[in-house]
Amino acid sequence: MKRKKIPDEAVRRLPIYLRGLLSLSEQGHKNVSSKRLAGFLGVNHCQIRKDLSYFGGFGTPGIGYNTERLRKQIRKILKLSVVHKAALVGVGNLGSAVLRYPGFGMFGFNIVAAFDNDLKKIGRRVGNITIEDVSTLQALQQRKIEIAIITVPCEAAQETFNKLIAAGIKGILSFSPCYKTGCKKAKVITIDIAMDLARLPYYITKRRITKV
Amino acid sequence: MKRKKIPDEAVRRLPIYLRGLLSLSEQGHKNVSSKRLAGFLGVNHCQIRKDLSYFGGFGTPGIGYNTERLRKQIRKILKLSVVHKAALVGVGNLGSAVLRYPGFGMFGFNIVAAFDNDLKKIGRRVGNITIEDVSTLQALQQRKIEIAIITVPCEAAQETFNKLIAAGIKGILSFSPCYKTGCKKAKVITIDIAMDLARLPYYITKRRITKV
DNA sequence: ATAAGTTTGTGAATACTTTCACAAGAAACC
DNA sequence: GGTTTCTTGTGAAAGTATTCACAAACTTAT
Repeated sequence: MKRKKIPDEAVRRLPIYLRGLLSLSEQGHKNVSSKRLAGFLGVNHCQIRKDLSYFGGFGTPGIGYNTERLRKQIRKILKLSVVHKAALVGVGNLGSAVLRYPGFGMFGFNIVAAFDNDLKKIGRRVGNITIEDVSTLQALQQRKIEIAIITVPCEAAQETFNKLIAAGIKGILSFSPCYKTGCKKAKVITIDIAMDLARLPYYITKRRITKV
Repeated sequence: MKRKKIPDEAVRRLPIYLRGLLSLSEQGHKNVSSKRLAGFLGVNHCQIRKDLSYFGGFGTPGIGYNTERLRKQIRKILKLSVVHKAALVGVGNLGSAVLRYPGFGMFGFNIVAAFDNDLKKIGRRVGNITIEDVSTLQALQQRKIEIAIITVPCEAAQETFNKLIAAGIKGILSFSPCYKTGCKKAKVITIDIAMDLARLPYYITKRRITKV
C-alpha cells in the first residue's frame, strides 16, 4: 500500500473509532465490520474503511476487523501504545477538574505534574499530584514530559505558551483561546468552550434556507 | 446578495472573528480590514471576506469593516443579540468548573440552572446557582430554557440526553462522548477532551511523510 | 465444489472548502 | 480632476474530503 497525504480529518476520527471499538469489544464482539462500527458510531461505513486504508489494510474481506487487533493498530498509528506523561498548567476551577478527569487513562495518558503561579496553591495536592511553581516549568525537559495542558486564564495564556515551548513541550491542549504567535515548534489543539456554545443558537432558531 | 448554502465551516469561524473583533475594538480600532483581522487571528484574509459574504456585505471598499458594526452583525447572524439562558446537568468536578467559567458572558450566555442526581448536592449553591434535582428537568420547558450543557459521567449521558430532549431542549453542548441515538430534535455539539488530547502524540512524533 | 452471501480496499465521482485574482468602490494626495 | 493606494465582494480555479460502486477475498451452506 502506498502512503499518500493523510487527511487531518482521518486522524481526527481515529480516536472516535477507538472509543467505538472499546465499547464493541466490551460487548463481546471479537470481529467487527465497518458497517457495524459505523452504525454504532453514527457515521458512514465507507469513511471508516477509507480512513483505515490510509494507514494500511487491517481487515479481512468477508469477516471484518479483529476488534482487539484493530484497536492495537490504531493505538499504534496514534502513538498511544506507550503511556504519555503530561503536565497541566493553571490549577484553577477548570484545571482542577481536568486534573481529576477520569477519561485520559483509556488513551494512555497520565498527568504527572501540575503548575500554578499562585503561591497559596503551590505545595497543595490535587488528587495525587502536588502543585508546583510555574517558574520551574523549565524542568519539564529533564522530566521527559512533552505534552502539556493549558488551563490558565486567557491573559496568562501567551506567556504560559512561550514558557512551555522553551521547556521543549511538543504538544499542547489548550483551553485558552488566545496566542496568535503561531509557533511551528509544537502542535497546538485548542478547546474553546464558549465558542462552541456560541454556535448553538444559530442552529436552533429555524431559518429559511434559500432566498433567491 | 443571493443566499446560497452556507458552509458549516463558515459558521464555525464566526465566533473566532467575534473574539478577534473584540480585541481589536479594545485596542481602539474603529475600522478593521479583513487583512488586519486575518493577521491578528492567523487566518487567510480571503476566507474572512468569503465567510462574511455568505451573510451579506458588511464592509466598505477602501476602508474595511466598522469594528463595532461588524460585531453587531455577527452577533445577529449567530442569534447572540439576545441573552440566552442555559442549564447545566451534572455538577461534578467538570460541571462545577464550567458553572464558574467566566467566558460565556462575552457571547451572551447565562447559566441560570444546574441539576444533579446526587441528593447530597441538591440544594447546595455553586456560584449564585442552587443545584436542583435532575428529576425536575422537565420544568425547563416552562422556564423557557432551550440550551443545555451536559457534564455528567459517560454512563449517564444517554439518559440525560433523552430527558433534555423530552424537556424541549433545542441545543446541547456535551462533554460526554456517548449517545448514539442521533436525534434530529436538537443540535448537539460535543467536546471530548480526552479525544482531543489523544491526537497530539500522532503529530509530535516525527514520521516520514512519503514512502512510495 | 459450487453458489450465495459478506465484507474489504480503492479508483472514480461527487461534494465541499479554500485560495486566487480581479473588477469596482472609496479615500488620499497631488 | 486624475492618479495612486487601499479595500471589498465574488466568480473561477485549485485543493480536500466524502461517498459511490465494484472487483477481489473470504466464509458458509448445500
